[in-house]
Parts: sequence; C-alpha cells; structure tokens
Amino acid sequence: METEIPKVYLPESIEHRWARQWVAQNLYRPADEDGRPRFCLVIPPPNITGMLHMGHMLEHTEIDILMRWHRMRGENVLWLPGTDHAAIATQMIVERELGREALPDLEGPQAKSAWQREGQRRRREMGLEKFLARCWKWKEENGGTIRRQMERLGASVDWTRDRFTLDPAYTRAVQEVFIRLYEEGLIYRGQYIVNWCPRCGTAVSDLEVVHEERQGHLWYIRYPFQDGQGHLSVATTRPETMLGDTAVAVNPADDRYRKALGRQIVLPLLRRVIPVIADEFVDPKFGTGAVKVTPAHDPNDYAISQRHNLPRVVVIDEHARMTADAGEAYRGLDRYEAREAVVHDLRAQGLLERIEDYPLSVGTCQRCKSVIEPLLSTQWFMKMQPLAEPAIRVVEDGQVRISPANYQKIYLDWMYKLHDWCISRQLWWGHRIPAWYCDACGAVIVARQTPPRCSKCSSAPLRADTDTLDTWFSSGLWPFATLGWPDESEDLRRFYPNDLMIMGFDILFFWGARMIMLGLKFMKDVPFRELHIHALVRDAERQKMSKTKGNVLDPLEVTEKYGTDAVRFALAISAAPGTDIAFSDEKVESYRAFANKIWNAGRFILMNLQKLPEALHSQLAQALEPIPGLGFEPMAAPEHLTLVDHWMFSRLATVTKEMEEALADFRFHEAAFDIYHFFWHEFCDWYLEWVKPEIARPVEGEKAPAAWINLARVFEAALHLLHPFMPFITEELWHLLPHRNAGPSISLTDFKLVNEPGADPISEKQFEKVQELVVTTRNAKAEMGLQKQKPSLQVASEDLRLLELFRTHQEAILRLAGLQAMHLARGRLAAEMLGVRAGTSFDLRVLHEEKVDHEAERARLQKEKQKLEQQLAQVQAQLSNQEFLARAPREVVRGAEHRQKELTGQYRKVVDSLGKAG
RNA sequence: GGGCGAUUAACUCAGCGGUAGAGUGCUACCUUCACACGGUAGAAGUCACAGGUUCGAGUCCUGUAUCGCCCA
Repeated sequence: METEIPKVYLPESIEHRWARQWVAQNLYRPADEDGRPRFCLVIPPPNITGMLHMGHMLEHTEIDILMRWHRMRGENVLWLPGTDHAAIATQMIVERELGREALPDLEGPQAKSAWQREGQRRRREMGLEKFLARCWKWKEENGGTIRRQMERLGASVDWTRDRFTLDPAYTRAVQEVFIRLYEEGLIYRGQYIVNWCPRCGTAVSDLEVVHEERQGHLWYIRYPFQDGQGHLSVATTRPETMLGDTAVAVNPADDRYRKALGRQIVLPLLRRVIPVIADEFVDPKFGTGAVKVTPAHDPNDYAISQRHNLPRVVVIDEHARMTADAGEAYRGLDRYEAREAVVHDLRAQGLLERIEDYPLSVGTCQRCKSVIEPLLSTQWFMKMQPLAEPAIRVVEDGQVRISPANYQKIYLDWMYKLHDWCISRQLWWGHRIPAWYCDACGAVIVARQTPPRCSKCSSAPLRADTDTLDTWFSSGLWPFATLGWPDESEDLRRFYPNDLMIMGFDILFFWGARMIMLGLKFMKDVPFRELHIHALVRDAERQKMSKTKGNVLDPLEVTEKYGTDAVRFALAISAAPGTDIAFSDEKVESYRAFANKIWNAGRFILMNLQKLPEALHSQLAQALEPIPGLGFEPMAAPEHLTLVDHWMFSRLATVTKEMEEALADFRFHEAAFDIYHFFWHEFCDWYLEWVKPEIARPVEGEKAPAAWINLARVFEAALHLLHPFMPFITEELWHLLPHRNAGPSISLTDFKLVNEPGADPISEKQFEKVQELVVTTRNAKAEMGLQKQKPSLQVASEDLRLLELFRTHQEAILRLAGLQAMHLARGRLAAEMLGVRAGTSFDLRVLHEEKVDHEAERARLQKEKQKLEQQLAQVQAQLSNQEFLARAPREVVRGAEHRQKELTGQYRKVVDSLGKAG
C-alpha cells in the first residue's frame, strides 16, 4: 500500500483545519459539574486595540500547556478568554480616525498629532452619544483581531464564555463595586495634585507615568528680599513654574538661612510678595538649599502648602498653556515657550545667576509619551491602605503563591508604600462614574440609577459626572466579574477562586495587585492560588521588542513560516523562570526540525502499520489505551518484554514524573527539554532503531507481535506527553493511529501522568551497558576510519553476566554498531594490541585488516592519557586528604574510590598502548 | 539616590555544595528502504575578578568590575 504521508512535515496543511475544528466543536467548554476536580484560569485580557505580540504568544503558550496538561489529567478545565476595552488607546485611535476623515490630505510626521487634535475637537462637537456609537462600531469591526489570532494559535479556551469589560453584565459589576466602595468611604472625591497628560486630556495614575532620564538644566534664580537688603538664590529645573510660587522654603536645621526665615520676598516678574518658610522636607544639599514652592504644580510643594497654609496659584492649564494668573506677559504661552520667556526676562533683569547641566527624571505618559504635568485637579480616588493590608497578608502567609519567588518581594515592596489611586479619567470610552451633582446645593449623589432629583435639596435636574473609570479599575474585578458577580452564579461558585493566573511583570501592579485587593474585598477570598510571572521575549540581540526600534515580530508570521508547534516549543524550552528569552529564527528552526522528527517517527510507524493485516489493527488499538489507574505501564505479558522494552517503559515513567514535577513548578524549560530528549535521543535513536527489524518485517497470523504492541503503546504515551507543547502535530498523528473509541481530540483523552512504580533501575543499568558497548565501538571505528566497514569485534570482561547480556542482544548490537561479528571472551584484552579500547567494565578490540594510521592513534592516546592524568590527580588528591575521608558522606567517598579504580585501569591501558604504538 | 537580577563552550542558555551540561554553530565521515528539518563520531570552557566559609565552591558569604531591569 502506497503511503500518502509526506516526507517533510507541513504544518500549514493541518493547523488551520484543527484550529477551526477545535473552535467549531466547542471542545474546551468545561463539562457540567461531575465530581472531577476543576482547574480554572481567566486570561489576562488583551486590549481590543491590540494585536498579539510575542509576549502574548509566550503567555498563551505557557497557559495552554498547563490547561492541556490538567485536562489530560482528567480535570474539568476552564480557561476563560476575553478582552479589555483599553480606554485611552481606543479613544485615541477613534479620535485619530475622526481627524483623518476631516483632514484627509495631511501627510508626513506631523499628520498624526494634527489628526489627534482635530479628532478631539470633533469628538466634543459630536457629543458623547455619537462618539460612543462610533467607538462601538470600531470595536465591532476591529476588536476581534485578538480572538481570531488566538483561534489560529489553538488556545484551548472556552469561547462560549468570552467576556469584554464593557459588556452590560460586566458594567453592572463595575458600578456595583464603585458604589459599595463609595458607601464604605473607600472611594472619595477631592482636589489634589494628579498626573495630567495634556495631550490625552486626562488624569492618569502613578503607574501610568513612565520616568525617563533626560538631560536638563538647573537654573539659579535670585529672589530679592522685600526690604531691598540682598536676595535668596533658588535652583529649579522648571523656571516657568516660578510664576506660581507662593513661598520659598529652607530646611529648619540649615544655619545658612536662619536669618532669612520670616522675611518677605518679592517674586520676580510678577512682584508678588511671598514668605520664606522652614520645612523639614527641604534637602539642604539640593541647589542652594533654598527652594521655590509652587503648590499647584508639584506634589511635594502641595504638601508643603498644606502644612504652611499657603495659597495655590494655578499658572498652567490642562492644555499645558499658561493661565491668566501667570501674568499678562505669559498668558496663553505653551509651557516650554513660557520657560524661554521667563528665562529671557530674568536674565534681562539680572536675576539669573547661572545655569548648570542637570540630569533629571521626567514623567511621561505611558500611552502617548507626552511630558506629564502635575496639576491641581478634582478627581475620584480609591483609598489603598485598608485594601492593601489584607492583600499583603495573603501573599506573606502563602495563600497566594507568587512565582518566581523574587517577584513576591517586588510585590510586597510596592504594596507597602502604596498611595491612593486616582481612578477618574476625563475620557468618554469606558465605565461612567455613577455620580451626579446638584448645582443648587452642591451635593454629590452616587447611585445605581439616575436620581430624578437631589436627595438633599430636591432640586432637579442633576448634572451627571462625565468622567469614566480607569480601565485598570475594571480589570481588577476580572477574576470574579467574568464569572457573573454580583449575582451568585453557578460559575462563580464553581470557579472562584481561580487556581492560577499567569501574566507579564509589566502588569503585576496594574492587574495582579488590584485583582488580589478587590478579590479579597468582594469575594472574601483570594482571586487565585498562584500568580506566575512569565519572562519577557526579546529579539535575537536581546533587545526589547518595540515598534520604534522596528524589531517587533508578529507571532502569526513566525507561526506561518515555521508552524505553531515549533514556535510554541521554542518559547517553552527557553522559558527558564527569571530569565528573559532571546528569540531567534535559528531557535525556531531547530524545533521545527524536532517537529519534523516527530512527524517522521510517526510516518515510519504508520507506513509499517498500513502493511499489517486489518485484523491486527484492533489489537493494536487496544494497546493504545491506558490501564485505568496505571496509565501506560507495558501491556504485553512480561515474557514478551525484552530489555529494550523494560528500559523504554522505565524511561517513560521517569520522564512523565519529571515533567509533572517541572510543570507544577512552572519550569516549562525543563519539562520541554525532558520530552525533547526522551523523544529524540531515547525513543527515536535507540528504541525505534532497536525494534526496526521487528516492525518492518511482514506479519502473518492472527496475533499482533509484542514488539508492535509495545511500540504503539510507547508512541501513544509520547504523543500525550508532547501534546501540551505541540498540540497540532500530536492531534494529527493521534488521529492517524487506530484507536478503538477515538474521541474528537487527543486533548480530551485521559492520560495518567504520574506513574511512579514504572521505573526499573536494573533494566536501565543493563541497557546502559549495551549502549556503552555500541557507542565505544562506533567511536573506535570512526577513529580508525572504518565507518564504512563492517569489522568484527572482540569483547572481553571479567563479568560473566555482562558477557551473557551482550550475547543475548548480539543481533541488535551488531546492527547498531555496524559489525559483522562479535567474539565474547572472559578476561581482559592485552593492551599491546592496537585498537583496544577499555570501557568501564569491559575491553574491546576492533579487528581490521587495513593499516592503522599510527600517528593519529598515537595522538589520540596522548590526549587520552593527559585527560586521564588530570582526572586521576583530582581523585587522588581527594582520597589522600584525611579530612575528606573523615567528613565526607560515605557514598561520596566510595564513589571516589570506585572512580579511582576505573581511571587507574584505563590509564594503565593507555600507557601500555602508547608504549606499543610509539 | 534605593532595590533586584545577570556575568558558565563561538552564540543562546540550563545547572546552584560532591566527576562541567544542552541547543545552535563548527570539524570529519555517511545520501543505509522514517527523517539531510537526517545519521554517526569529534573538537571546544581559569564557570567575570578578589577574598572568605567548607573535607570539598559555577554552586554558599563578602567585596570589586561590567551589563540589565524596577522604584524614587
């Protein structure tokens, strides 16, 4: 029968098909409650504006591996997908679209910001309702990208539970949380300095400000005393803010300024009279030790103003332009134009003492990179202290395990010094703050429904708050709001707390911390038992991937090129906890080769299977099923198991257990390496090669040969171990095998993963001896240039059982080592014969007729001698050390003695041979 | 300024008290009927540096250097 299985694995020919089927069949919707343990993880929701990047691909690969692993263990698994409305990002995109429609002819680098400005203008023109309709339209048309990408990559999520943070049900949860926190006094409204982005036109939280080191200046300005007697010099990085100064402050302990305290100063340019005050906050070492105080434009100065009851003069507005209070000369200027004008005017008046270069850290908007303006503004805040305390406790006492462990410390450090969180945003796309204002009496009313009139003075109508909530506010509820909260839903009961959360470090505080705080607050329990932080994917040069650098890889593109499984495997095997991943094409190529290897192993088995009589297929099908409670123990009767079978099943059991332990600890790289090594270098290189003749031989009769049953069983088990890492290729191969009750997917078949009693160390040791014989022989043949020949071999050993072992497996040894015949004899081989090799417990000699290259042989022996001398010196030093003998554990000493004996034997042999060869 | 992490083969990284490892690359040989995205064999490392603890240190401690990240 002709094979139709291609020689080279072509992922593109199968992946799309399986991806579609998995979704169409709702394969990953968890079953109704049936007594099995459940395993639940909710996705860290990607932005609707986004596309999947390599970070997502790594995140989803890690999650998917664990989901599939747990599913095969027979657990009822829910991986809940969804997306985040991404307020600022979405609004920016839609505004830019509006701007582009209005100014279609613009081009060049300036176009973007012009469109943005025009779009903002048009947004206000069209009003809230129309703008939101436009956003929803954008979402419907573009927001599905992530979902399509996830489907393509085979993420085993339950699409029937897909969630979006602006879903009506989710919105209700957000409102409910706001109202309850407000009623408890944990949310309040007030006037404070906030981080204001002049371009986005909204307040942002501390976390959304990115600090950048920039080269700036320190301007030293003279502030004359009112009495005309001298001046104070103050240093500032932002001279334009002097227009809002309402004091000069010095440290009370600073003797230099003792006499200045209490005196009045005339603020240059504006001629406002301001006092000199003493405040502990002032650092005497900064600048001159005297600092200007600008309460409306600096958070520290604001704090000083509270302590000293200073006025607050706003001189910069929400567009970063100077206000009327900045003085007629500067009114309307941009903050940087104002800086130049102020410096110019000060210099003209002789008040600019000097300018120094000064590196400073500038806060920029995470979203649009504009320089953040600290602005005095009325906003809504969440009190963090009462929420943070329990969230600290659950991590400290291990109710939430954060891994890798060093992130636990980072989390705690951040939590200890948490400030109140500014949660209101001057954006339209998002969750409206459920607050209304009575202009008649000034009352603030927070309510679930629009109140018809003021609850205090009964005036009507009321003015609705136009602000929305920080997007991260809604994501903080994700682990329970996605499951139906505030209703006491079935899902909530079943799946909360989630078992696990996997996210990138960049959102540990944005999401991780807030999920823990809000989960504890509203569910009275942690949101997840474990929080795992995955690595960062960098490019091949270890550079961070970024759009500006142009080194961003599109996972879909890489995937189409090499196959999803290869990319997943490359990511998984590189994902050592705590290390970033340097991702390169070469790396993926090598795991594409692995996929190809798997494919061809399958191809070999399937091609030979096709030659078997149909009747035997059902017997093999039986062999492909796990034994309940035992998993993939060998099924054939013991008398049908050869050494290589015992060895293989033992390795299978050990590798399974190692993978289980590695995955439980998020050591994806180890689990991936374990199966890689097992499949390629044990299953393919040894087992498959060993049983090849049995498999290729035509079978007659009614009974499937034991070799076939064992091989089919090991291969089936290996496919299961590979499946979480490489779902597509394993799915395809699995369906080509003759299963009795084939289900829709390998991922839904139970696989008993831990199989502890399966290990068989005695068989492993024996097989290793055979391997040593084969490898040593190949090595000797290669060294003598006899690769193409089939020489005979002499083997000698004092160990009769070893000789018996070799005799039993003579056929395979001859074939694998490329020999014609093997002569076994008791004893050792005389070293003076050329071509003798000493193994640890046997000698061998390749018999050959060709002339040996004496020079090469001598060089090899010299080198061998040197190496052995070195190793011997090491062991002897150890064994001659009385302290070592006295204090080291006995098995270590015994190991050293054994090693010394072996090395000495080998060394003598080499020296003898050298004498002969020289 | 405060904190954290890294430094191991040409490259990318594991290993974290008891004989230095892998993948890629490199060298030689092999187109043998699963696979050249393959097979067989091989070469390749003062484990950043300096002290210390220990019978024994890539592995633990201290310091130094270089690089990276986070926070202010």
